[in-house]
Amino acid sequence: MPAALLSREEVVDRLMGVVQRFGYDGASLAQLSKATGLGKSSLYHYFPAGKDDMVRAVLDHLESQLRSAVFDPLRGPGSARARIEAMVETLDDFYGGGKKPCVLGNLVLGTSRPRFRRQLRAIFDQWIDALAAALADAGLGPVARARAEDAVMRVEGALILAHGMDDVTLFGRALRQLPAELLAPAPRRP
Amino acid sequence: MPAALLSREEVVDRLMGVVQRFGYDGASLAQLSKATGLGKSSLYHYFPAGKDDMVRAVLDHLESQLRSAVFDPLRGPGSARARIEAMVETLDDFYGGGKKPCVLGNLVLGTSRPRFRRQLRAIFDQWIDALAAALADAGLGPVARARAEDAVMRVEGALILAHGMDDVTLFGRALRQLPAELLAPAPRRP
DNA sequence: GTCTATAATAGGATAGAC
DNA sequence: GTCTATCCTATTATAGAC
Repeated sequence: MPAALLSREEVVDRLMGVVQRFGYDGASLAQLSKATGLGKSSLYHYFPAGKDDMVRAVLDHLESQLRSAVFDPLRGPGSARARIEAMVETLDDFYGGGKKPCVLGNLVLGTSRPRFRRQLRAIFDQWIDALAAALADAGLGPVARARAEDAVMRVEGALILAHGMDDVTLFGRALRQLPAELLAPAPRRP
Repeated sequence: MPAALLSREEVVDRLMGVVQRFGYDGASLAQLSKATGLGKSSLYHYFPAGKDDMVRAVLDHLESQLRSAVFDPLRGPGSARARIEAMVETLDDFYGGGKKPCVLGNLVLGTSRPRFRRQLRAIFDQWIDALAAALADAGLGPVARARAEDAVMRVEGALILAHGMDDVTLFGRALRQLPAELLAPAPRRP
């Protein structure tokens, strides 16, 4: 990396910022270079396969961030409600209260999906699994997985709509509703 | 247009297909040309400002499609439940059962949002208003708007997740749940 | 209105000096 | 490891013939 200026982690974090704002197709090497303070050649030194390598690194980084900040805590100690509320807090923070778009959404759309299929799927999978585990602990066994999927959809959709409507409060409201709706008692079998 | 080959509407529809798949940043003029069967120069003849004009036309077209197929029917005759179920059917069809990405989502992400802010907001707004009207008819006055926003979020999020997980059944399930969840009796004021 | 040809530029990627 | 300089290709956009 730039000698002692930026750690690799810091560099990947800056790259993530660009991908988050502009997506794979919209993120030019010029921007990635500017955001990291590294010349194009330096970027290629660390990411020989170019943009693809950079975004792969971004997804690896994101995955490990989410694992320690979201997935693991969802299985950790505390009540299911407390763990879900912690997730909500973390997401609100991570997405700047709804101001920042979703890295995952941006990579699912555009032309990038085929390139990062596996990584994207793996991250969504882990998220859903961890949430389902928390919901199972809350006694929602039979509906836990469906509810977990629902939660992820809501978060993704809330980010889209908050940006589409230019109204971050939509994201905040969706997050605030999440715990109660996920933890509501399962409906009677008809 | 190509004399009698394609109507303007048909051309815009083909353009929409490309934008839907690849987004604004990922849609090249070469692809747009190929999809419409029009040479680049012909495209510029109809859309002098280039890609921006084309996507503006796509959004106009989408807006009028949605108006007649979704928004108007939501206010039309029939029970609120029937109208919402009709919307679900239409959306399922429009998004190919979850196989096709969302045009709106694709334009909200990437670098295109600032270019189409107003149109995007207008479409989301009309959608939410129409849905809220149906929910108000169902006696959900105080929560109608919030529920309508929720529904749009779910649809957008379901499309993202279905693509991120490579599993279209997620979209189908989300759609199927929608009517019941939107029409559930409003919770007691605590 | 549509085409071929071409301009102009931006994008991704590499070479080679330091 | 980083930079400057450069290459090549794709991309947007236009000119001008038909």
